Amino acid sequence: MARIKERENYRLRLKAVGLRHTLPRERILAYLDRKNVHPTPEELYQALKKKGFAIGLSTVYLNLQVLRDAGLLWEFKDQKGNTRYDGFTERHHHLFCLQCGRIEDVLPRDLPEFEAEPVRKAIEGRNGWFVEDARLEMRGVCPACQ
Amino acid sequence: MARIKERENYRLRLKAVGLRHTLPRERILAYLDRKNVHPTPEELYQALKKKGFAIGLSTVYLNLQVLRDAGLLWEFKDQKGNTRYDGFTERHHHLFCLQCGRIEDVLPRDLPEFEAEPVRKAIEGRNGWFVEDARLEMRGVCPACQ
DNA sequence: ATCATTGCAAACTGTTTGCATCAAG
DNA sequence: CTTGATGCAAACAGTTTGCAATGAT
Repeated sequence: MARIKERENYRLRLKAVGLRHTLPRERILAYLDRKNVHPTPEELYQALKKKGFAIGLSTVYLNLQVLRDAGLLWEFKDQKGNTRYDGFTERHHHLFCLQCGRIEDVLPRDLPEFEAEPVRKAIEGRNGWFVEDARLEMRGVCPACQ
Repeated sequence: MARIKERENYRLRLKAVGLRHTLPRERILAYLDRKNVHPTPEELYQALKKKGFAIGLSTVYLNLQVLRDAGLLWEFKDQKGNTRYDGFTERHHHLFCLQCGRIEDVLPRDLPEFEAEPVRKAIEGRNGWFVEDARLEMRGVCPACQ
């Protein structure tokens, strides 16, 4: 029942952006539908296989891009340059652990000390750029590694 | 004369970090010794060849890493995931142009609207991380592209 | 029935490595 | 003279593409 509702949820989310509902897409979205999960394509592929799902690596690559283009996923590079995907698409910042590679999300509302607006305005006024997005990248050591 | 002084300058900078002075290293450093230059290894290789310098691509790759490890260069990824190098090693932010790919440096002192310290403190207090570095990544459209 | 999607295998691109030669100290 | 650096060619890893089979609408 909950299973059926979930599936309906993915069907709707995909339809909303003009994409067909397929099993690979549902599984990719479902896997990324948690916070602080930021796998590489290979990691995601392995994780889905481990769950017993048959899926091709190129399908994973392809759909990560399709879903990213549709705005359903975020893509970014970690400090080693690996491509990572994030199912959490609200604007947010990232904390990178230099020790273990862990990546933690930080929501703007959880970091009132940083205000994007004044920064955007300042850059637009002084540098003449149009600034679409100002994001923080923080490097350090996570609690577990200290 | 100025040429000799320059060479001496590179010799000293390299010696200071325990590296031998070689022609490839001097040329790589010299090329990156300007602001707002952020080439990929391939671009740097082509640029040096165009200047008539004989150099191997693997030497470029190798030395970019050696110099980066020595702290003489900065390495980062652009929005397309290409590895880029920056001879300007003071902490600073980057502006990425979504249109033409241009990358502009923004010095902390030119952006007083962003204060790294309160942000670091906040993350350390609330998330329990040790934060070594908080950098801004801004995406937008540069003046030339508007 | 139609057309998008899948997934294998092959191709491609950026990067690294092995190794013989060469140059710096 | 000794040791590290160079640079070619070969290997490698992550990603993309061609294409026939499959699945969604």
